[in-house]
Amino acid sequence: MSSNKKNKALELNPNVSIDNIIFGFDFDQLYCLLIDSGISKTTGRPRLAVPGDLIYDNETLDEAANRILKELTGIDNIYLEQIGAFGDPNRMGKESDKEWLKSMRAEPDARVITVAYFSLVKMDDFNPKASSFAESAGWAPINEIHELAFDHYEILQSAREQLKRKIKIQPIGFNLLPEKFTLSQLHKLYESILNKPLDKRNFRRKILNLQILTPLNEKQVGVPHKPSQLFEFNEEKYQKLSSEGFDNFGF
Amino acid sequence: MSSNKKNKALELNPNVSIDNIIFGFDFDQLYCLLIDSGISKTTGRPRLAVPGDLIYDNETLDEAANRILKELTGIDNIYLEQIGAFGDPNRMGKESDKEWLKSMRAEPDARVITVAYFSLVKMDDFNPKASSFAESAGWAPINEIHELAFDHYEILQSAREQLKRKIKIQPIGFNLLPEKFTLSQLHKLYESILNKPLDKRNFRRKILNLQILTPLNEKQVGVPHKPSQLFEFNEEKYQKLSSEGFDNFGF
DNA sequence: TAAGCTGTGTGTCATAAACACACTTTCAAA
DNA sequence: TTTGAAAGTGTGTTTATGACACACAGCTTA
Repeated sequence: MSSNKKNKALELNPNVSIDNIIFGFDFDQLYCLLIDSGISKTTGRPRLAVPGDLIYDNETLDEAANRILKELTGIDNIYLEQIGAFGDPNRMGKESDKEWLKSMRAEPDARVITVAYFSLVKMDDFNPKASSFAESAGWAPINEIHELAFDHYEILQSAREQLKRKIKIQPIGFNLLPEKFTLSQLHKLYESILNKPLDKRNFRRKILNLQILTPLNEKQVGVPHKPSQLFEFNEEKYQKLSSEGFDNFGF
Repeated sequence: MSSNKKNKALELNPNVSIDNIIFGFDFDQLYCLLIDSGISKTTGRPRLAVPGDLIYDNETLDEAANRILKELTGIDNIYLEQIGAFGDPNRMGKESDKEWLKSMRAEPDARVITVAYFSLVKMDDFNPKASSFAESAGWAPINEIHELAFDHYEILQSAREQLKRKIKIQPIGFNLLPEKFTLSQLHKLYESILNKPLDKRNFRRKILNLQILTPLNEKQVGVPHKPSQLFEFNEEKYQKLSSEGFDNFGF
């Protein structure tokens, strides 16, 4: 592989890629950021994939994941967590995948192991239309995704499982919300992630008992109903709780 | 990399390896299987590592992990779970690592991403002395491991965390015990994994309430104290519980 | 300006789970 | 037969959970 030692730092590693499931939330449902690489000649349908790339030989996996995120969305400092490695030798074996690989990769036949990540972004931080590279990128409602390139559908399902598991033991969901949010929005977020209805009063009681929310002297404006109290996530209180061994949200 | 297409199936992929944290339990504490590759010239100390190998281009990651396990211990059908990928470009940067790579690898300078697994074995199934390859392999008490080759120490800590997390939601611990075991042994196992004392009566109550243990008409023999009731794990009952959505051991 | 709509915000009770805690029993060995 | 060592067992208290329904605030519109 590394043919030119001097340039090793700048070389793509043809055997390892990163794929990044980017979750967003619009106060109603969960979304996933997908890349549309055009109509596949073999299927006749748009070829949708999760953003990803081969890694460079001088970057860590986390750095590569962040780079991909940055290149696509222009933002950094995003919540990012590894899901795991996916390495079935046939993971890129579909005809539509081969077609794409031939046109895009220097070594289209190389076996590629991918390391999957998921990240949580505030949806308005990324406006696909504003980003140059991202003309072909867009948010897809998670429940309407049925087919993806490579093994990306499988990876997406793993990501959803991991998010479900994680949200119960750490308040990472706040990464999907703006600074200020209402309890209803948070409630809906948990329902979307856990994919089941949660009792409103019980939810509010539990989340408030955690003492990680600061109520603000502000209310929603411009809503056609009673405006809701706004809260913000209190990182400091959470850190204190965490270090004391707190580890269960218990939804 | 793949120079000879015909033999691709038999080629080692120089960029991706598997490392396998193999846990064992002797009714007293947790152990990890380590390979001793001899005294390092650079440190003067034995170079200890977790079993691992590069992958072949025709095997899945799970298959590779199973192969490594089989080659080393001679047993298969072992509980195996992926931890994740570790890919710091400097993960093999210690002098003692370089020394070893030069003597063992066709491409000692290649960057290698490793996919870590952990597995749970019944300790008497693997007797290091009996195995041919394993002359240099042995069980090390987990709390006495302080330094390992590459990033294996870090991987070990991840494995412990994942095992902790997992034991609370699935009864995988039974893979570390013989068919027949006592509640005290199971109790000690949970304490070892969770690394904290658990109240005996509460533990017994909880584990029995799960209804996944079958009491046998047998007791310990030859112990210098009141002999203990033996139990076995009831896979069938567990499967029923699992499919009904049971997911919390709650220790 | 009243009626209607929409989402907000609140409390109780019964049940279940978590927790803290100490003594008697059984066997082997001395 | 005494001793040591671990097995085995129950209760009361506290805390968390889950089920459940209605009045109110603010906007819209007729």
